[in-house]
Amino acid sequence: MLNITRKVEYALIALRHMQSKSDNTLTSANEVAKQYGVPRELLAKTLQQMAHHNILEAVQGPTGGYKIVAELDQISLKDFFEKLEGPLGMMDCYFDSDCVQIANCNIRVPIQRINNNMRDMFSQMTLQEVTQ
Amino acid sequence: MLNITRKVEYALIALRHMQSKSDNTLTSANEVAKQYGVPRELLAKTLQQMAHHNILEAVQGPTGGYKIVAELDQISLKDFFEKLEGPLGMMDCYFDSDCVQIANCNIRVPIQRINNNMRDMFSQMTLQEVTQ
DNA sequence: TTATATACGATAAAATTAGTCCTATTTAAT
DNA sequence: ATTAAATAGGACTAATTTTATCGTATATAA
Repeated sequence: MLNITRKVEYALIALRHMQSKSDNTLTSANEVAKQYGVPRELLAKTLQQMAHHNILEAVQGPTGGYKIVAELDQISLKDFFEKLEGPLGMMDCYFDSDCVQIANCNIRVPIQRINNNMRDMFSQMTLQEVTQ
Repeated sequence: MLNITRKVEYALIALRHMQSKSDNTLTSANEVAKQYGVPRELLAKTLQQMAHHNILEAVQGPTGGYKIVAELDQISLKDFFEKLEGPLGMMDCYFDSDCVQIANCNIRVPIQRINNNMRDMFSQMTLQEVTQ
């Protein structure tokens, strides 16, 4: 329960790897996949997703790869998680309002309190803190 | 991602329902299942689990049911979650140390930092706060 | 004796997550 | 030009986890 996904895990591994390199050096999906024993295809998709969200910049062709272009201390963990996995809520009813039991639900307010606490926590942590 | 389970959800619904009743009145699984449109069997198992952890007391036979016996303000959300779902960590490697990639893993420390933050947060919230 | 409750193991169904496959496009190097 | 190595991304399969159900036993009030 309350686990993060492999996708996020792989994304963090890649980011941390890139940060450890000297400036502007490109990193390919292959390089990360080999070094950390991570599935190449899934990792590649994740890198593409990060590029799409302007966290990374992609360079195509051989000798291509990715590099970090965002200010990681400006991206909260909450935003990062949501970019990769969509809205972050411990219960679906936090976002869905079509729950059929809604009239009878007695834990909506309490759960939102929990959710807010968790969202606040991840809003206060930056990607930089995690990957530095 | 980072969702709580239905089991925990049902447990919270049941607790909140019991708290809203006058002292020492028993509540059956059927009663909760009907009122909140929740699967009876799964709810029953969850109530049994809470009884086993001395949060509830079970009374058998017809007219039987459950009542709260624990001090809910003495039980952290972290403990509650772990009683129902086992160790609470965003990544398995927080507990498992047999990860084959461990030698190459560059995010173990960062992830544990995140995990600790989350665990701290849930350690500071009590069941009472949620169900009151 | 009956009906209704808890107790609990086993299993099935559903949903989510994880991983793979395939084809296209880009581009540096030869 | 051709080749090789990279990103891009859709479709699909496999694995895992979560959710729900089934079946049987036991307890006990009426």
